[in-house]
Amino acid sequence: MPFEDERQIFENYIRSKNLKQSKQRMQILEIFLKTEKHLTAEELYRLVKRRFPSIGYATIYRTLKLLCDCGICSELRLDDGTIRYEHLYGHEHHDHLICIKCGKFVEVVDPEIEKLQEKLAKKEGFILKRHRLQMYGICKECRNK
Amino acid sequence: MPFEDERQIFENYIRSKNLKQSKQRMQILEIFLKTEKHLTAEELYRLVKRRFPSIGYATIYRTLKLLCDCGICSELRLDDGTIRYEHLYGHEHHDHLICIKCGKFVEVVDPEIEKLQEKLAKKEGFILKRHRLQMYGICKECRNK
DNA sequence: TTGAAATTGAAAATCATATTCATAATATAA
DNA sequence: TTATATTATGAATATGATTTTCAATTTCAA
Ligand SMILES: [Mn+2]
Ligand SMILES: [Mn+2]
Ligand SMILES: [Zn+2]
Ligand SMILES: [Zn+2]
Repeated sequence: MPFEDERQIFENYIRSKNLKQSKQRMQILEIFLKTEKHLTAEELYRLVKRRFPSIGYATIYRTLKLLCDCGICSELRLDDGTIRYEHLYGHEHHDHLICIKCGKFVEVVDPEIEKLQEKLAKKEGFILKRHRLQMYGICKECRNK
Repeated sequence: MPFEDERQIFENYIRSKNLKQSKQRMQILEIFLKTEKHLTAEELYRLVKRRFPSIGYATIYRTLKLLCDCGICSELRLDDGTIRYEHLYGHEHHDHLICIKCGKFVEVVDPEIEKLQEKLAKKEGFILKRHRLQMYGICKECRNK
């Protein structure tokens, strides 16, 4: 059974908050987990709806919030204002290279950049909590089109 | 007369697009320029309103868009979804250190980080167009509070 | 099994931003 | 100047994404 960890985390979180399990929450979790993409709420809604047509939009939003709260999912705010959700659990921190033509996401991480950010923050007297680095450009495939 | 450059740019842009100058546009430009901060549309609206009470909200949005289009102003999307506007003309590219307690903005730039970003993008076959680096943390003043 | 508490989907409410529209201001040409 | 065509304005309304409300349904611990 894949994603056993994530299911456990979700169930534990729900119990710890005195919430209740539900069919819908598990269906949304299922579809979210098996879709390894950077999804908008709407895209996730469509995917879930396709398989479980009675799902409501509000339940998608409500469940996405729970998934973020328990560390399974994380929110990604893009330059054009859209919000996308990606897997968090089991994924190392990474930054994003995003193609402005085709929308492709490439996950990258440069330990040197990470280190320099810490240094920069310290120099200004900040204790760094998190950061976001998004690089927008044109990917190899889109260059000759 | 301060900000002569910016006024020229704005006027030239307006003429080039066959738009018309207006009292309101100049008033908004004035207040925007003399406020060296990272402002939300609402904050700018309040500031302008204080001095020119007849101004409408829509005119703020419309003018902010013009200011961005002509390169005087640039939009900054934060992690919490708010959009802030900052001076662009005459300001070098920079990234942001933001205090999650008091909201302070510190403008920083590390040429080494910039260089490594280019390298990273090239390695993935991307032609980099722009990037955004925001670092969130706790500033020196807020640390002991 | 029961019943209090949480969850659901649909509809309505929010909130920031954009658009509409009737009136006013601006710019260009006579 | 003045005429007139065009654009800008503020108020009101619309929009779109997300949240909240609410009555009906489901969950789960006793
Ligand atoms: Mn990612
Ligand atoms: Mn800045
Ligand atoms: Zn591409
Ligand atoms: Zn601070």
